[in-house]
This record gives sequence, structure tokens and C-alpha cells, in this order.
Amino acid sequence: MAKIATTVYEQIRTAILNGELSNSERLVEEDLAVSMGISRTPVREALRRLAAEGLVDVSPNRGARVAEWDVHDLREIFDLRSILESHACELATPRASAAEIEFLENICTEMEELAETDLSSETRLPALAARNRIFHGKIIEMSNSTRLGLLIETLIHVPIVMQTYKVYSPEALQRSLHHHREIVNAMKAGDEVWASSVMRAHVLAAREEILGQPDPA
Amino acid sequence: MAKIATTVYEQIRTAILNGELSNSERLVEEDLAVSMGISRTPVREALRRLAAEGLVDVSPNRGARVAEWDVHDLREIFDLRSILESHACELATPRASAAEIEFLENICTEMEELAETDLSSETRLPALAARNRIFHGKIIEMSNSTRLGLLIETLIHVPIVMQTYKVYSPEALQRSLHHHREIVNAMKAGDEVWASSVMRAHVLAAREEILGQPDPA
DNA sequence: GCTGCTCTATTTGTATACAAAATTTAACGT
DNA sequence: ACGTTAAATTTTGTATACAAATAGAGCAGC
Repeated sequence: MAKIATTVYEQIRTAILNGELSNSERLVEEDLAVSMGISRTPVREALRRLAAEGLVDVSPNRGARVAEWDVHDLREIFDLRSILESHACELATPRASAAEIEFLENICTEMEELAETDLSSETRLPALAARNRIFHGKIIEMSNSTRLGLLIETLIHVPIVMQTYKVYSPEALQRSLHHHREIVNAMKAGDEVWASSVMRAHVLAAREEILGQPDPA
Repeated sequence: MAKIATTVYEQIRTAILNGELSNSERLVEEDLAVSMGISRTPVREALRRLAAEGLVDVSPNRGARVAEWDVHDLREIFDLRSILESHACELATPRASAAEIEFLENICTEMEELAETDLSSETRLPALAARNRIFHGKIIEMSNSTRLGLLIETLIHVPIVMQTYKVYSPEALQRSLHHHREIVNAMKAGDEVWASSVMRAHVLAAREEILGQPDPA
């Protein structure tokens, strides 16, 4: 049986990621404890862990609230993701096996087919988002750098909370899928400069799509 | 008065960073608690916090040990630092004020003077290392990206623990100081590509100096 | 001598109790 | 009516108590 603290951590985490208690809501230790039928101790541990990941803010003697982000945060995050995921491509390309390339190609195909179907947005977009995450996650895994993976993971929370994928325009979606395909082609050709460049552009394009203008001075 | 948990956290942290209890030593909660005259609760919180930062490893029901790193970890870390600090230079250059440039120049001068004096290594190297950290930290601060700073900070622990600066050769030290000077010149000229390129080379040079050959396949 | 087992002792995980701090509420004076 | 101060309540921080899990010592069997 898993530790209670871990269970609590996961519950609060998914609750935040699903936006179920957003809006800088206060997270009172005892309330959470009684609502789960446990003591404050594991709740406390879970909250501290979430604080370390940046999903909640804690102030001394004043408790925890779910963290709040603004446009500037999103800009920072996509900036860093573009750098780090591009680097992941660079590392992954010379290590990529034929099977891994094929795996990525299959995801590309799935996403392209999904984009063509005329399902309602409510079912199509989450399916696309899920595959998008698998695609990016796979490349990060292929980079074989544990720390790189950890750094990116902490950055990814915020966009998920803000559910950015909802605002993608059809043209942007097409461009995004084309980027994916091009990244795989570059990796297949063993061209890490190509692959990492496209990945950089891909993430920055997502940022511009979500935030509007690239850099309002 | 600050929280006990914070005090404990800082104590264990500096103990690890000074290498006072390295070697994957076990950190038993009760032992630490009685040695500090407090209860297990704040010790536990401090250990979890250190675990989140990667300074200790905790296994369920098996407690915490100070984390252990190998050459592969160092390679990963310097790789990521080269990417992230280079990006910091890119962001910092267009934002740099005259006063900030002068501050960096002064540190360069101090380090150059320190390198020329004939003090014994035991006093000279720590002084150089301290200024080196200020130099890099200032540029990161100038980048004005909170998250970038946080990411780099978590990466820096390990090299400090391993006290890498001890192995620098005189020639490498000279090259390193020259890099610093060149970075400042590039920032002064407003040339962010130049600045970030030199920073990238600077960190990778440090990696090669410490790890020997650049990339043994 | 070595391997595997049981039982004990240590150590972690969780619950509860109490103290300190902060927030809310209420009372009071102007 | 307003602001200020002082209780009262809530909530966090720490200590202690107990349960569950792990590690280690000692011993049986080969």
C-alpha cells in the first residue's frame, strides 16, 4: 500500500491541474485532512511537496494557496521550454533508434488523423493534447538526461493548469503538426541541428499563438 | 523568530554543501532531532525540502541519505548550465544598465588581481570561487527571469558539493577569466549573440577542464 | 563456512495534543 | 458611523505517542 502522503499529493495535484480549485484558493490543512478522513501530517507533507514544485504558494504561519500565474509567467515558461526541449532534440537525435523514430511517426499520423476528423472540440482537443504530451515526453526521454526531464517537467505544470491548448486556431494546429513531422524527419536523418531548430521554433510558435504578439516592448 | 524547520533545513544544507557529511551518509530523523534538541517534525520537513532540491535521496520507509553523484551527473549538469546560462546572457544583454556592466567589470578586475597574487591556493581559490559565483549570479539576476534563476540554482548544488574548482589548472584559470572579460565586453556592446556564445563556451570549457575529455563515446 | 529464517530493535509513517501566530469578531470610545 | 483596540476563533508550527515497515542479530540447517 502506498503512503497516504503520496495519495494526498496526487489528489491535490490532479485537482489543481484540472482547474478544480484554481483561483488562488486557500488550502487549509485540517479541512483537507477531515475531507479525506486522515490526519494533518500527510496533508502537510503533500502541500510542502507541491510548494517545492511550484503548484502552491506557502507563506510562514499563513498556510498554502494554489499558485497563481500571469502572462509574464507563461512567457518565461515557453521561453525556457523552447531552449530545453530544443536541447532535448539535439541530445536525442544521435541516440534515436529505428523503433523510437517509428513510434514518433505513429504519433504524428494519429494526430494528423485526429485533426482531420470532424469530432467536436471537446473530445478532439484533449485527445490531441494527450498525444502532444506523449510526443514531447518521448523525445525528452530519448535525450537520456534525467535532469533535463525533471527541469522541463516542473515547467509544464503551469500551461496545463491554464489549459492553453484550447485557444489553438486551425491554422496553428496544422502548423504545429507539420513541425512535429519535420522534427521526426530531421531526427531520422540524424540532423540534430535541424531537429533542435524546428523544436525551438515549434515551442516559440506555441507561445506566440497563446500570448498573441511575440514580444511587446 | 524564524521557523525551526527552516533553521534545520539551512543547517543540513550547508553541512552537505561543505562536504561535512558526504558519502551517502544516512540521515536518521531522530538522531538529527536530538542532536539539535528539537522534535522529529521539523527535521522531517527539512529533509523533504532537501529531497525536492535533489540534495538528499529519500526512499519510502527507508529514510534519507545525502545524495551521491557521479561523472555522468556532472556532465549532464554542465551541459544544462551551458544552455541555461547562455540563455541568461542573451536575456540580460539588452537589459544591462551601465551600472550593472561596471559591477561586472569590477568583479573581473578583482578576479584578475586575485589570480596574479601569489597567495596559497587555500585562500586564493575560495576567494576566486566566491567572486565567480557572484559574477554568474549577477548575470542570471540581470536576465530578469525568476524561473531561469531557480532552474540554474538547483543545478549548481552538485558542483559545489564536489568542489570542482579545486582542479583548475593555471592556464584554464586564465582562460576562464578571459571568458568573463569577453562576456562583459559583449554585453557592453549590446551583442547578445556574442555574449551568449562565449558563456556557452565558458561553461563547456569548465566541464572539459573538470571531466577531462569532452565526450568519450 | 555459508545460506536462509525468525525475532528483536531501529526507524519511518501517521495520528493526536498542545503552543504560537494570525485572522476574525466584537466591543468600545471618539 | 468610523476607526481602534481587545478578546475569541481559526489555523499553522512543533512535540509527543503509537502503528507499520525495515534492517540486523542470532540461530538452525545444510
